[in-house]
This record gives sequence, C-alpha cells and structure tokens, in this order.
Amino acid sequence: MWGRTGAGGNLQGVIDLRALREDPERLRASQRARGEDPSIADRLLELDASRRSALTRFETLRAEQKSVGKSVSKASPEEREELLTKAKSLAAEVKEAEAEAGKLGEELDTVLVRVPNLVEEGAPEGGVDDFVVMETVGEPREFDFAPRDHLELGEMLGAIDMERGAKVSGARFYFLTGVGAQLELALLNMAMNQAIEEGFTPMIPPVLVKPETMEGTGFLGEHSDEIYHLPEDDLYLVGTSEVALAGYHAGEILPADALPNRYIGWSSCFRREAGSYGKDTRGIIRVHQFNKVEMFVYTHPDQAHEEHERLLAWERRMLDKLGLPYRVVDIAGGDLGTSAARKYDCEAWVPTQETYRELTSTSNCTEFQARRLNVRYRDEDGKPRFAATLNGTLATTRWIVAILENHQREDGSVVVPEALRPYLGKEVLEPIQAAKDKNKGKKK
RNA sequence: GGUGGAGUCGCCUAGUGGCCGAUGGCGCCCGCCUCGAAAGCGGGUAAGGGGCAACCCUUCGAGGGUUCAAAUCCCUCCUCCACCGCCA
Repeated sequence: MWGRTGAGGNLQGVIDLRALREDPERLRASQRARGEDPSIADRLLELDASRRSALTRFETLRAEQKSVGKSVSKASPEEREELLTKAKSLAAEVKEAEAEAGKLGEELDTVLVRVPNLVEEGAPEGGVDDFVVMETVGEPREFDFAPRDHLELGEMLGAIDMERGAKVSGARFYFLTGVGAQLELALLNMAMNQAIEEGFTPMIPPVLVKPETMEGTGFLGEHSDEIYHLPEDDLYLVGTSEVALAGYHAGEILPADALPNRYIGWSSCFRREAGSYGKDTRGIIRVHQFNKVEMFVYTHPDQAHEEHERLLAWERRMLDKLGLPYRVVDIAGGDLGTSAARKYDCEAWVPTQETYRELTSTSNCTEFQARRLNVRYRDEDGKPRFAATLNGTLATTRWIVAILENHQREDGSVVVPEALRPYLGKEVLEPIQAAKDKNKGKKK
C-alpha cells in the first residue's frame, strides 16, 4: 500500500532483514528483554533465505521470458512458431515461480509483522511491575480533612455526570458538564499552546482510519481487541491521535531539513477497555472515550533518543505547571507496546487511591512505525532512509481526576492552578450542590 | 447517493499492445563560459529488491484478468475534479 515491493511480496520494512542477517543476536536479545521467543530470529532467517532463492529463480526466468518475448516480434514467420511455443512454456514457468516467491514472501510477512520493535539498550528488564522509578516530583499532599474522590467532587461541582453517560451510551461513558467541560477545554488548550510555543504544528486529525494505517502503527497486533472497528466501512476508531499523525506522512520522503517534524494533535480517543472489566469502574479514570493532546515527532534515528528526553521534559513541564505531585517511571521491556523501543510514563498522585496513576506516556518507536508506514527522509548523501517516530501525552481527560483531587478544599471547592486560570477564567471551582445529594430527580 | 472526466519519475507533460523504465519542459545538482552573476551550452537527476560484480528484477493510483508480450485492452476498488441530489 505504501510502496511496498511487488513480486517478492514482502514488506520493505518492519524490521531490517539485512541487519538481521548480520546480527541476529540483537533481535534475540531484544526478544528476551521482552520475555518473548528469541527463536523467531532464526525462523525469520530461514524464511528469508528461502524467499530470496525463490525470488532469484523467478527473476532469472522473468529475464529470459522478456528477452524471448522481444525476439518474437522480430522473428521471421518460420522462426515465430517455435519461439511462441518456447515463450508460452516460459510464461507458465514464470507464473509458477512468481507464485512461489509470492507465497514465501507472504509467509515471511506474517511472521515479520508480529515481531515487536527492538528494545532500547538501558530499558529495565522484566514485566509490568518491573518499572524503575526515575524520579519523584513534589510531595503527596497531607490532608487535614477526608479528601473526596474526583467523582464526588465532579458531581458537587456539576462537572461530571456518569449516570447520564451510562443512560445514553452505556458503562464507561460520561458527560462533562458545565465547569467540567470548561475545565477540559482549558486544560487541552493550555497543552496545545505550550506545544505551539515550542514550535509544534497543531493538528486536528481524523479519528477514523483505514486498516493499513492502524496496522502500520502497530496497534493491530496483540491489542487489536482494544480497538473499535466499524465493519460496514472497514474503518478503525483511533485510541490516540498518534495513529493518524503517524499515517500523515505515510509513503512520503521528507526533506532532510524538515526534521525534526513536530506535531501536536488534538483528538477524541476511543478504547474498548476489553481486558479491564471491573477495574477503575468509578469515574473517568478509565473510559471508552476521552480527549487527548498528543505530541508526535518524526526525526533522524540518531536523534531519537535525545528527542525522547525532550518529550518527557515537555510532559513534565505541563505537570509542573498544574502543581501535581508525580513520579517518572521507566517501563520494563516486557511491558512495552509492540512499537516502542523505550517508554517513560509520568504518574500523578491520586490522593483517594493513595497511589500514582498514569497521566502521560512517551514512547520512542525508533524506525518501527516508519518502516511499516514507509516514512522516510532524505539523508545528507541524498539517500532515503527510514525516519524515527516518537509520541508523548501532553494532556488528557484523565488529568481532571488529578487536578480535582489534588487541589480540592474541605468544602468541595477546587483551587484552579495558576497556569490554568487564564484559560478557564476562574480561580476557584465552587460546588453547586451539597455532597452526597443523590436526589437529583434524573432517574427514570 | 447519481452522472461524467481524470490519476505517468519533486511539479507539469508525451505516450492506445513489443522500438517504453517510460517523452519533453520546469525545478534541482555538476561542468563550461564570466571578475562575479544572469543568459547560453554540455551532462546528471524516482524508489525498492537480488548479486562480489557486470548486471538483473519489480513498480506508470491499488488489486486482479487477457496476452508469448500491458503505462497502453478488460474487471473491481481507491482518490481527485465537475455537475446533480442530500446535509451539517
């Protein structure tokens, strides 16, 4: 779709087969770091070898067919008959050889698309719980009253309406109402502006994407059951604007001076949350639809690591401005997504849960997505090379949880962080109803 | 949704079955000329794959088909443009 090769049938990229031939141990080591099967490297090498030999056979036959074909038109009537017979049998052979090469290419592809990105050196080993806390910023606030959770506060403020969300759309849907809607707009706008000041190009992308776009970003592998699909139209609802922004330059060769190419995307995000029944069922921590401002960068592979650090710094700046206590964690190999080589999360303190919850996540996808989507840049020597892509969260609906809970006062009002005030036009969010007042007359 | 037209190498463009991986122009790069520049002249200028190499193969929106042979003929799809219908 994005300019992949024809007769051999195989993808151009996904992982670099030439690099694999030279150093298969690199992939084996990465697979071990992820807790996945290292022997896939050897399977790939085998498939690659047989595909290449089939391809060579096809190409040789094809070259012969072409030259015989050309001689047909120049031949004398007597020779013609004989040449045509030869050409016909060659055509059949070519067809057969092409099919064989194509079949082997497809076999290789099906294994290839399953191979996750190579883990960056330095990433912690292990699984979900083996992250490393890099830094803790701020102190969890000491309350001299019993803090209310974000939903109770949201209801008092007239900011969140879960019940009507469920009535209209089902579990894990909600309305942001009144100041809740305003707070979200203010927060996301503040994030957009911060990024724009840093030179990002603001983008409002489509939230429905084609299968190849979703596939290219690496979301259709293990986690395909997380993604909404519209079968009538064969379109996917994005779980993050990263998907559309990664697809934005698919099949293109970017001029070298265009890098780093930074975008800041604003979109609604949709997640089925299929594997999390019963988890985070209260409030807007884990919902099917939310809004997110996402940084997305195309850059030189050599500069990807530094860019990753910058994305993390920009995320932290947002959290700092909002006065939220948080910690930065380095995600372990086994918990990286398919496309990430390295991932840092920022987790904010949620007082009523007495724990840190993920607010941001920034991934260095190196050339993984660019290979699948065929995004290249032109090197100094004029050669096209695969770009690196990175992404990072700058604000989401979930941040409202942390803002409300951390900045609440005993009467249920919430102090608006100073940096947010210009966007919200309020210093304090005042309750419009007493706590625990469930007689709102809204049930059927 | 309906009808008609179109998609060719950065841009524009030639090309109706073999002499076409593909014409010409613009742009860009190199050289000549010039004190320097412009103009002019000459040359170069898609990507991917295989091979130590010579070289070979693939790709003319995508996929399939006809044929010894397809940019060229047929089918399906996608995109764009125009008009009609409908509508935020």
